[in-house]
Amino acid sequence: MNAQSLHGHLDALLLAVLERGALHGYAIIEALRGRSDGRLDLPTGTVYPALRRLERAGHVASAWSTVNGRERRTYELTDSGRRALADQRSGWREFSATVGRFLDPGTTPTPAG
Amino acid sequence: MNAQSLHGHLDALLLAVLERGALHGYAIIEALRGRSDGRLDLPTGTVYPALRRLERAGHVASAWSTVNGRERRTYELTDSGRRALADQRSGWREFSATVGRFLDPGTTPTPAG
DNA sequence: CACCAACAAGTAGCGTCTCTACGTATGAAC
DNA sequence: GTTCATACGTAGAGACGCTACTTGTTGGTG
Repeated sequence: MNAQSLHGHLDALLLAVLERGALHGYAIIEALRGRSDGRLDLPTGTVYPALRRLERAGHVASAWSTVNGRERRTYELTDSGRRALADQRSGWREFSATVGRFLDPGTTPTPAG
Repeated sequence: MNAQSLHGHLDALLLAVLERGALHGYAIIEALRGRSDGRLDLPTGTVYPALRRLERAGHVASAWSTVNGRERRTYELTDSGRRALADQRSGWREFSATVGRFLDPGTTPTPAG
């Protein structure tokens, strides 16, 4: 599954991964891959710019650290990021329920509840 | 809910709406709005070009008809479109299950089943 | 008749987002 | 000393939906 279909939902995924604790970019990619059983295998050229966007938006904060003489930029959720994640979650539920009504009828509950 | 988050799934929605029978562009927009309780209210500038794309791809066929002296371009699913819709449906299930695992844990079944 | 709203189709240009393809560097294995 | 996994990053391209606009018909209001 490529990230093409993710369009607009990638930020939410990144925030969700960082919810469990601070991670550096490469580890985020591995977490996405691991927690999705290999379905989400995003290229660095997708994830790094996305993290920069999130930082510009104030949803994550980054700090350099040196581990084993290797430079890592570790990202962490901000309060704003936590709020954004909550919004994205409810947005996702509405979105998936609405689209599911057309593409996966029967399985999907009505958006209104 | 805007169509920004639809990115990559709009085609599937259009095919799904046409599955129930041929419709003209304006009626497709109304069907989307009606069947989603107003959540999907897509501008013509989004839908008409998308229908053209689907026609170029061979997934729909269009024909002009005059109803009450008014010109309508009616769209209809092709066999290719029906196959594409089936693909999009299974793609949607995998996509929503995968993303749901991160954004809607507990509710979403595992993609693998 | 003039005006306006709803219906109906369409285009142009813009901005956003992800992808491919690079470039750079360290540490470990062989 | 070469290769691989780790780790960060940018540049340019392509796809897609959005805003804003144009054109035209039908029907209602004044």
